[in-house]
Amino acid sequence: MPDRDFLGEFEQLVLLAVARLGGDGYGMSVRREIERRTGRAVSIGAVYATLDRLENKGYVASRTGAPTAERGGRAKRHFTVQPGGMRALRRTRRILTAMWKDLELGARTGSP
Amino acid sequence: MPDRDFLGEFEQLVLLAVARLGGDGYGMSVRREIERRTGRAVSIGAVYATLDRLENKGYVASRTGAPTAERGGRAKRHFTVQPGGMRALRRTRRILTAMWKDLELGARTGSP
DNA sequence: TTCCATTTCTTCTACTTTGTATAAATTAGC
DNA sequence: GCTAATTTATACAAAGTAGAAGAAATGGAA
Repeated sequence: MPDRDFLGEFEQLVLLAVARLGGDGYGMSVRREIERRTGRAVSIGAVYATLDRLENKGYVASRTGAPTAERGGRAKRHFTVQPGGMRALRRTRRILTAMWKDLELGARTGSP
Repeated sequence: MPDRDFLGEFEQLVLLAVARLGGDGYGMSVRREIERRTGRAVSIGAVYATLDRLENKGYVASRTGAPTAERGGRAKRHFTVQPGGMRALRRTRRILTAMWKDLELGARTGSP
């Protein structure tokens, strides 16, 4: 319904990571992906909180997978990006790209 | 000091607008620029709050200009992007661009 | 002229949503 | 029962938002 909204900073990162990971996206893997890409430490709570909020907005969906046969194998909660999430991602990119381009054209860096 | 930080969603928009407006960036013009580019209504309070935060982080600087000779021509508070702000902008763009590219390459949309 | 309505812009206040850290709980193997 | 891999819960800080209030300037009516 609120498909007019912009994405927050971290929401964007999480959504991008889930999209990238395809069917393999779950809390821990999303965290690793973001850390790998941004180089900053990400607390696991931040990831799940954001994932939950994105799910409430209908941007991602989750289902609980079967437990895997490995030590500590608690069932994972897998996430997938929904069409609305993809649209939000593209809209955000479109606007930012346009503004960046604008900036490069104007190119007033203070040193003419 | 916290030059490792990411930019929030609205912070990015505001910074981009200030950069684009060069010497002409002040509260109201920043608001207009963002509305023009994003098509969404922006409350003036949001703009100033964000501008203040960016100034505290050293990403922009402000100075009060001279009043102009026109009706309602009250003195404006002009903002300019600082080097750190430019760096933050570029860093944010770099990371997002890399992630978007990743996504396009991987291109797993759920239908293998 | 002297006010005051009007315009343009900034500041303040109060509140919601996002972002973050850390501890606790759950489930499986060893 | 200890340990590992995950998710949940809790609590708080930071960012985003709306709208009213305040300030400074002009222009025109009285």
